[in-house]
Amino acid sequence: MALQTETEEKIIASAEKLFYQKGKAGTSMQDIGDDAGINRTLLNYYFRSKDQLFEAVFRKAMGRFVPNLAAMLHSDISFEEYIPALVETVIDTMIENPQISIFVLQELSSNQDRMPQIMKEMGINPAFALKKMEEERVIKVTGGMDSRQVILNLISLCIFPFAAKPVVLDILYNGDNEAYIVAMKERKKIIPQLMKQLLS
Amino acid sequence: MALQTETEEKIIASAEKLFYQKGKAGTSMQDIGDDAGINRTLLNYYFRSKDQLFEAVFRKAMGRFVPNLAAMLHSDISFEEYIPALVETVIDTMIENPQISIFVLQELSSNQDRMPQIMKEMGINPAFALKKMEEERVIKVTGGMDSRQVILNLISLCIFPFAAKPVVLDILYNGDNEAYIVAMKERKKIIPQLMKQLLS
DNA sequence: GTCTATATTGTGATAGAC
DNA sequence: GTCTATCACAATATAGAC
Repeated sequence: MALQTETEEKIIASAEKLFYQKGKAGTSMQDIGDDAGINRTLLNYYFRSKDQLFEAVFRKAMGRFVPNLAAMLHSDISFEEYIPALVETVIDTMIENPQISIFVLQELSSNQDRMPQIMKEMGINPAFALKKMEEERVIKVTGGMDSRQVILNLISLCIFPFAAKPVVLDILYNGDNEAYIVAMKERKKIIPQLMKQLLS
Repeated sequence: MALQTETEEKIIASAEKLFYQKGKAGTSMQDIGDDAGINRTLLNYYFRSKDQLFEAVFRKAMGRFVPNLAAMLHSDISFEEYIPALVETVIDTMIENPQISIFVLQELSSNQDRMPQIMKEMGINPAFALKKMEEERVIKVTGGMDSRQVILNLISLCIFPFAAKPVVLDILYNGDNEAYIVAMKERKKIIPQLMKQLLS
């Protein structure tokens, strides 16, 4: 990764903020320039096109949590042993940037055809992961439940409360953001306990 | 709800399909007209503006699953008794239209400020729901865990696997949609069992 | 109700002065 | 590297003929 000028960093910061919030189509180059306090045409100078600026932001976002997932899916260690550390880092990432999950999910949903290529680039090997899951199921680490369902449960419990933050905040925490954050931090303990219970 | 002409129905159907897929900003009136096989300007004739057409689609989407949630949050019956039926209907709704969850979450995330008003319109009363949760916690239905965390777990397990369908399909089910659907149907049994285990 | 024509504005992108 | 001016095009929306 090359060194970035200050201007370039400002652009990326604003682009991240706005793309996360409004998505690719919902954000104009003008919006980003204004937010960064930088002339619109400089965005083209640095990133050539909106597409390429977006790609930079998207890849950075994916890079924030895909490696955690990949490590779990590919390592020699069992899923179970990975859970506490994974939950901790994922939740911390989400607390820092609650909109990242919905951003990534939305863009992946709009471009389903690109999924296999993206996974490859991110270093995830589905075939290998499936084999690992199959082996773990055989040695009954998962208490008889399909390993894929176990993984799905784990990830769902970690990420959904952030993807649905606006609703959760309003209905369950009455708009109190502090209370919401406290609850999310509590989940770092709750989720591993819960998974342990399921796997026994 | 007034009677709709055939043309109006076609427009709504195409608008739903495209808004779900590409979001509000990512879909043009032209796209919708083309998909419906209808002249672009007729969309304005029937719905006046893109904003109003979008509102119609959004409200219809919310109406598909908010009532289920509202019923659980407001009824006299305990959450626990509601679980199997809720899981069944939510999962069925999601299977029929996998992109609805990400669509709703994305739009709510883009317009967080509108949340309280939307909840009101949808007939959800956060204060009432919270009171009910507090009572249930007191009578220890939730095995000591905060009721809000229980609700959060339940909803996460139901919805996330659909919001993340592209990733889940690719990594866990190797692109096999049939296998994915079968797994989602299995969750109708898995989730209630799991919740029961948690609440005991 | 449905079409064509048109007004108006917004957007991505580049050329060229400094 | 940064700005102004400009281009080509796409978007929403409306007026008005039929």
